[in-house]
Amino acid sequence: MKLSARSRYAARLLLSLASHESNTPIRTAILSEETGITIQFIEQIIRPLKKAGFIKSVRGVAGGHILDKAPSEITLGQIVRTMEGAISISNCLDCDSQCDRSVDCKTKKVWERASRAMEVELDSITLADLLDPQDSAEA
Amino acid sequence: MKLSARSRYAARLLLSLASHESNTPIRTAILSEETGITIQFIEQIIRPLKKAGFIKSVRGVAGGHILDKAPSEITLGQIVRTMEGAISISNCLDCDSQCDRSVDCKTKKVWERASRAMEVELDSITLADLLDPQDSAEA
DNA sequence: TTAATCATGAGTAGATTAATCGGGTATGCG
DNA sequence: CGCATACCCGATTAATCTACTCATGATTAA
Repeated sequence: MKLSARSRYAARLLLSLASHESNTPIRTAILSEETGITIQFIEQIIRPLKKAGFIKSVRGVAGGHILDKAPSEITLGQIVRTMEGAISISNCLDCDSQCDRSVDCKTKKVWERASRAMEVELDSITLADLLDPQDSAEA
Repeated sequence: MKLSARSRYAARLLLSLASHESNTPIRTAILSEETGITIQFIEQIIRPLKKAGFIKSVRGVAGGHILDKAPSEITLGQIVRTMEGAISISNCLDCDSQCDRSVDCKTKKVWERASRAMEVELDSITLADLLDPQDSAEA
């Protein structure tokens, strides 16, 4: 029931980008220092984040990465969905489930409810909330 | 972010046991038929469930397994905790985390909140709720 | 004593994952 | 142009994890 490192790292990376107020691109090497993730792994994690429109990149000298959305418009739920595909704790909930007992599966409904509760919580938190020094007022 | 098969199967098995009203032990072979899980894997999954006090077993002829608690007193949260160790979507939340950035880790708090939301939901559902033919009134 | 049934530690094949590698491509500067 | 900087990306690997099986032992009732 653990998130992949990709999801956790994606959150770290986007948060790191969001914490740079300037509008200049941040190099991968800098992100690596700030997050403790290797440069090459960062490159791999950034790919889907770009495709999803969270990050814009600039090539060449003085290039780097920069947020393409306001931190207040990026929820943790969006990030996790981008990296994991879907927020669900059982495969039988993803796309068209192949489980032959799914028609009236009692336990399936439980996993569905639990997944949904988690998703609602993740969707209620934005990067901007995390930047705010106040320690999560509603936690 | 998926549950292990062990957790899902444990829920199936306990629900299967709960659905037998009689007080006679149910053989592993029967459980296997009802749940679609191999006998040997069931035996493995039942071990922690016995240790946790959900199931009592009777050896020998006419032996089998039987619930040792009322279905209304077994929550899905308890089942998942028994099988997974803890309900958390990030290792950095389990026991004493070894992550050196955990002191003031912003993202850690997010995973904490999401895990907690899921746990609350799972703890609110009992086996008795699932037995009830009414389709989860509050879902 | 025999058949039924649960108990358990060890083992295995396959999948998944985190991370690396080795190259490629765009950009700016002199 | 030629070179340095920096991002881009498909393929691969090493390690871990997981679902599941095996072989054998222990208990009970008839």
